[in-house]
Amino acid sequence: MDALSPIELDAVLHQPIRTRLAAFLMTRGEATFTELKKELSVTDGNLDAHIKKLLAANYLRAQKTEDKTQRTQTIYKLTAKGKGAFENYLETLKRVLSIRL
Amino acid sequence: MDALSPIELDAVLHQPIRTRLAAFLMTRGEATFTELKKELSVTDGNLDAHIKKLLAANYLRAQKTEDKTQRTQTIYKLTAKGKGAFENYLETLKRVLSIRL
DNA sequence: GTAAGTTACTCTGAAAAACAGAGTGTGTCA
DNA sequence: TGACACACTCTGTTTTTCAGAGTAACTTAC
Repeated sequence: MDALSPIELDAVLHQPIRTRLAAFLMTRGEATFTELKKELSVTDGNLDAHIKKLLAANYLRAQKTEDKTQRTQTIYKLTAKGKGAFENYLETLKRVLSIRL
Repeated sequence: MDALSPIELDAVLHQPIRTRLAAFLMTRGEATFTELKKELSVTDGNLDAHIKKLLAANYLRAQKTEDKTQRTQTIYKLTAKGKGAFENYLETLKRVLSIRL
C-alpha cells in the first residue's frame, strides 16, 4: 500500500549519539547539559555539536533559566517537530528492519 | 540484569545507507552492485564508499564471478561477523528505543 | 576575600566520513 | 566499428564528528 516513499532514515536522528539523545528525551521529557553528558558519555564539545545539530533542525529547544541568582543553566527538550520526527523515524526503522525488531 | 554495558550503537551499521544495505542483505542474502544501487538510490561513488566501510569491518564479503565469459561482476553478502553484528545492533536498538519499537 | 575548584557551556581546529562525478575497462548491439 | 551500457574505482570537495582548550559565573576552603 505504500512502498512508494523512498525509505530514508532521517540523518539528523539516525546517528549513534543523537538517536540515544532523542530517545532519552522522549522518555525523560527534559534534561540539562550535564545530565545528557552523563547519560551519553560524551565530551563537552561533542555534545555541544550534536545539540546544535538538533537545534538547527528545530527538533530541540533550549531553555535558559531566567533565574538571575542561578548560574546559567539550560534545559533541553524536544519540540513538537522533534517528537514527530522521532515517531516518524521509528516507523521508517520498523519498515527498514521489518519483522526483525 | 545488564544496564552495565555502555549502550553504543555500532557506528558501522548505524548510518542511513548502511543500515538499509545490511537489512536488505539480511533478508535478501546477496546482491550485486547494481541491485544495491537501485535498492538504496545512491550514486556509484557513494555506494562504493559504504561497501568499502563494510568490507573493512569484515561485515561484508565481495565475491567476483570467476566466469571468464562474463563481464566482471561482484556478489556482495554479509559475513557471519556481519550478521552477528547486525543482530547485536538490533538488540542495542531495542534497548535504546525501549518499548517503542 | 581570594585562590582553587566546579559547573555549564562555547569555540576552534583537526580528523574522519559522506558524497558526486569523472575515469577505466569490458562487453553488447546496430 | 562506433556508440552505448554495465560494473565498478578514484579523486577531490563538502560535511560531520570529535576532543580539548577557553570563558564566565558561582562556590567552597582557607
